[in-house]
Amino acid sequence: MATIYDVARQAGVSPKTVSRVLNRDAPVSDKTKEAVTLAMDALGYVPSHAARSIKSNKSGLIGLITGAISNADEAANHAGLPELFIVQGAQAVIERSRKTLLISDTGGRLDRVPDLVRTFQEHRVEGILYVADYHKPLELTLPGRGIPKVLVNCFDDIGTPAVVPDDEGGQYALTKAVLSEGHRSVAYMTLAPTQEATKLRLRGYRRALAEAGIAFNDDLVQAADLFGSPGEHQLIWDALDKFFAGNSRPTAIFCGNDRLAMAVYGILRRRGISVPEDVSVVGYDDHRLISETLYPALTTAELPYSAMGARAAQTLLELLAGQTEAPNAPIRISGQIRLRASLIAPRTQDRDNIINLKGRSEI
Amino acid sequence: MATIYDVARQAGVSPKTVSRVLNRDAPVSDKTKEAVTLAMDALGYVPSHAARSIKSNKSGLIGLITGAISNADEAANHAGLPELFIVQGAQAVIERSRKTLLISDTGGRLDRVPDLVRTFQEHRVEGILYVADYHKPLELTLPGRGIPKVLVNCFDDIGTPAVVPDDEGGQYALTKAVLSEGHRSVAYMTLAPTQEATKLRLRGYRRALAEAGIAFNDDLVQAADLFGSPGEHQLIWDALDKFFAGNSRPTAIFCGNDRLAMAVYGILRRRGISVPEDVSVVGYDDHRLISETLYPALTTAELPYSAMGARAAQTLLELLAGQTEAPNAPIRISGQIRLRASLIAPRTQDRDNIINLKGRSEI
DNA sequence: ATTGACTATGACACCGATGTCATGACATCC
DNA sequence: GGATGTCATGACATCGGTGTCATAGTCAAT
Repeated sequence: MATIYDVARQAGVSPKTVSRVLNRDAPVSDKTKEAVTLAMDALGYVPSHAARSIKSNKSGLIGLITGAISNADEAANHAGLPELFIVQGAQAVIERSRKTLLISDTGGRLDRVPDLVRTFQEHRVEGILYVADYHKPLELTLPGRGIPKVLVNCFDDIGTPAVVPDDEGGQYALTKAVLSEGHRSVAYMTLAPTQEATKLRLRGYRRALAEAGIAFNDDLVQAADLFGSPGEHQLIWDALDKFFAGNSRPTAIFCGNDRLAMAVYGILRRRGISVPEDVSVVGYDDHRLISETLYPALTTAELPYSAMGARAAQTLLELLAGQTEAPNAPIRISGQIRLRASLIAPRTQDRDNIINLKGRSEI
Repeated sequence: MATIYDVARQAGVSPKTVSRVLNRDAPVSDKTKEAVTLAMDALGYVPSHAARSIKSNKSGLIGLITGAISNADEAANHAGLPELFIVQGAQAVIERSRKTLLISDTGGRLDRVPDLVRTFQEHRVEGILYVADYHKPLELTLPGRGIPKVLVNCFDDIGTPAVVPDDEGGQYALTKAVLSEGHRSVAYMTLAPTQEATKLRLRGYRRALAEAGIAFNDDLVQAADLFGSPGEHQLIWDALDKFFAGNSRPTAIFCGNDRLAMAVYGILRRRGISVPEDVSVVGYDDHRLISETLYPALTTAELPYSAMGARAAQTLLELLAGQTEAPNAPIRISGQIRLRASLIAPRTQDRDNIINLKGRSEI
């Protein structure tokens, strides 16, 4: 690979002058400039990032750690929206700021994080983004003292800046949307109860019910998350059984994510229950591959991964520029509600029955 | 950030000795080694990749260009398996060889490729992987003369090494699997006819039919690919109409990908047709998020993206090491057939009817 | 004509590593 | 005991750029 010295020799000038042409940081006569440009083209010269960064002590690199890439194959044990969307949002912002994103992958193994950070340090990254696969507390202490960091989709208790989804607000808005259609008995098939998202969203669900004056019914909340294992479909059958066994037969069902909703579609139909005529189904994530393709298309709440990635990157860049103080609480990002065909108003007789609350046999 | 000089001063030795401790390339007394190690820890010293690479003229970097990251949000106009799985396969291999993968994203805009390659050149990448979002001819001439490259999921006509899926073989195997269940009238709802995959897979489909002595029936092949647009569901309705209108009512339906199969599930059921009792449904891709979650679970052919990425990375590394000549034809990677609940043997009366081939009204 | 301001350019040092070569202290061998 | 070899270490140059400073030339103002 040609160096600045080769270009200088070819153009008959000093390396420093070539540098000036490259960086436009000092006047160079048109004639010289042209000779240099010609020489650069002839030699296919591209300046060396390494040489520059060693001198300037700035790498222009931002490191990003994720499990997205490897996890993708394990189909994500949680199988919500892939973290990849977060990476995408971050990438766009980083690139616009003329820095380069160095993406590293844990391969699903947290114990590899120190190695990855070490590699980042060798490359003298200016900041680090750490992306979790779903909303959760950070499971480890990040090494790399002194390097600014922003957590995405996770948070810790030592004040590291963090960007997380507004799960409570999302489920609250989603529930309000369903209630405003006239539904009064709304079941909720959640993800694992230990998940941060489940706790927060349940809070939003209850808040919306309370505001509408509807009593919370414990029987209408069932967990059914067990990705990929053959037992999951059974879990969903069971949850649906419980929903429809009680007196307050639901006219709409929330699902912890769109994937769960996809399975629910199939099972409901197998049981002779039509979506949305007999029961409305609502997901979470707006995983468009699913939500737009399912028939009928799925009403769901956007999990704003792309926006979260963008916001995290932006926060990191501002920290690097010294423009901001680190935020003292996680930044919560809200998503849109996507109304699609799977949600319609409940049948009138259903409403009546709900009001009577008795004398109903299983469908 | 501490430098090797800081460490040397702290340990009371020369920088060169610190270098020797780092690289273990010359004997150092135990006492000195310990002093140096202590100093490195105390200062949190990490060697500078830039300084090393400038001296050694080796970057240890491999560049990868993809649209996966940004495309993901556009939900991939084709919406097959995300290229991301290719990246994952490549990442694993590259990392094992102790090199670092530099991932860049086109953001879906091909005209940005030259910029990305330029950035790669500044970083002095040793090789480049170019990943296409689906099997297709390469749409541009890659810049970066002299840098070894391997194409993944695409190919050109100037002999650049390439790794592609074995579409013909995949559909052939899938068709044989369906025929061996006893099906004799098998419809095929394809992706866009212009797509490489469609052409190749049709070839495999026809070959399997021919070998089984079944005449190819043009009415049983319909294209229905139009991702995300609201018109797609209508397209699928129409295709199904045509399948079921003719005399040779199919007992199994191939879909161009798993996403299409997902939509077909919903529409078939809406029409009162049960999967798999009335008709078997088969996808392509083994997009596990879909294939394992759908109810009933989907029979499909694996699109071996991860293996393709791995193979491409391995090929590139071998080229760099001078171990191999560039292959003179694209390397075709085969995937597994995944048999799941959506495929069962056809009803006996269906077989009989097929044999009679007449007097059948629409279902 | 002299001065000062400005333009265009080059010499040289330096960034943080490592390769080359030199050197001093011992150990080994005939 | 002197020649030779090995070990442990350091001085110095070098990689490919850029920052600092110096210098020569041009032009307008005094």
